Amino acid sequence: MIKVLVVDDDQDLRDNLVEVLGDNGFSPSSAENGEAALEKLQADKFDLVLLDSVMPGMDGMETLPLIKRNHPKTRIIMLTAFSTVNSAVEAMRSGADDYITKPFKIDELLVAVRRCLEEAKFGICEELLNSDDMFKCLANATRRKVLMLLYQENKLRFMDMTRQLKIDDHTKVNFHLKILKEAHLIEQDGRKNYQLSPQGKKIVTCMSSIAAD
Amino acid sequence: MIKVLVVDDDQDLRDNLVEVLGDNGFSPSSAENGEAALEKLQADKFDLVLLDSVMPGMDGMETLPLIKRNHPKTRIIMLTAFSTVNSAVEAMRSGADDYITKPFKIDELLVAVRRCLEEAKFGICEELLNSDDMFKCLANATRRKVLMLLYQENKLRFMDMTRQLKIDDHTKVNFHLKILKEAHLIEQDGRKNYQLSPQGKKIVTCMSSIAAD
DNA sequence: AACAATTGAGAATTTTTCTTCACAGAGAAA
DNA sequence: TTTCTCTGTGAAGAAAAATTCTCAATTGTT
Repeated sequence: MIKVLVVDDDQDLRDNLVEVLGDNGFSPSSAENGEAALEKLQADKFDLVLLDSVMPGMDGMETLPLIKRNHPKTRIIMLTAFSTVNSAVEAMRSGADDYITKPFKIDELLVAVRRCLEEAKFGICEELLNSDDMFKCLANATRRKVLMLLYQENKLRFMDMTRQLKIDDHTKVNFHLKILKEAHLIEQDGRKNYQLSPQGKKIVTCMSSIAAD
Repeated sequence: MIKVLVVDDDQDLRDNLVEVLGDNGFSPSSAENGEAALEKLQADKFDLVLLDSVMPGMDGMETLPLIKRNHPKTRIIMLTAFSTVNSAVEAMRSGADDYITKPFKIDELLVAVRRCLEEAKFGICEELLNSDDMFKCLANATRRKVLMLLYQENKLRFMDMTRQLKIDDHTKVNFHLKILKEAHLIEQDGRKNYQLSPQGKKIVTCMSSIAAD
């Protein structure tokens, strides 16, 4: 379910948008200013934010960079009054994915929303294609075993690892460790202990959700 | 953070357990009966449920199979009065991972909790190792491109796909499609349209979260 | 029939993986 | 100190696997 956050101080507009978005298969929430929006974004993960540029309290132009910084994958569409189109351009520069001038027709908005999300879809795929090393790495059962060992044990030294893996030729283990290191899935601390890198950890947990049920 | 849900009608016990679990690095919530528990499980994802077998309203024995069905990866430890040990055995059969007889020492519980989660960790790894075909599949850039295309376009026929991929040798595409089919990441409908399998979809979305930020 | 779409089989090629050899440091034992 | 064993790392060729390419067959459309 695609989650959209509507941020606008006008309650009528907010309610209206939430209803329309709901009818169109999205899962909408709303907030009436920047602070509230940031809180909601903290608590939950949204795919898209519709952000009014002018609001009492923290306004959209202020909020925009904060959202982008903490939630880089979240898409943002600015809602700007016609008179402030110039600032819309500025908004695009600081990370908005699109903008719409008020007043707008609801269809206009939906089109922008859908286009925006389509582009995001494409972005995902780009990333998917560029992480070749990682996937090559994961293709080998021995290497996956290493990852899982490190996931369970946190830290291990070279020889302990080869013993646990029950591989008698230690140079073979070394071969795979080198590949894992080059793909940045594991790292070594000062005392030569091997451990999962942050990236590596992400992968292990992510994998588990794939293999599930 | 490991999330644990305590389900018991005794408020004192509930509060006590929540406190202890919190002190021991878990992230606990509580519910006072089966219905409430199911709601919480719906809203949020828990790693482990401590489930009292005897409660007013929907009791633990009733709740157990419902939890297991909708959240198969969530581990469950039953809390049973000594007098109902027999039903504990039954509980194990319907999917509980362990049980503890009341009254219990808090350490006893923590041991069971930790063991249970350790086993879960191991389970993840098992799955990771057994899905070899899938990883082999993902190791190839062309095949990942196919997945992403199908993710974007939903359905595609053979020749349209080869054109979009800009691969002039169609037999090459065919080769990879066969492999994807064998790994059950894509499927074909009656009109020979290729599309992502449920498994395939899961992978694409999961991958995107790895590549993130 | 004519033509495009779709699939398969196997040889040729490229990548990965395995194996063997070589080397260096650390600490224990003689 | 010297010798020995265990640890940790690198590199190159052989073996195995994956990928590409070539030829061919089958199916569906116009």
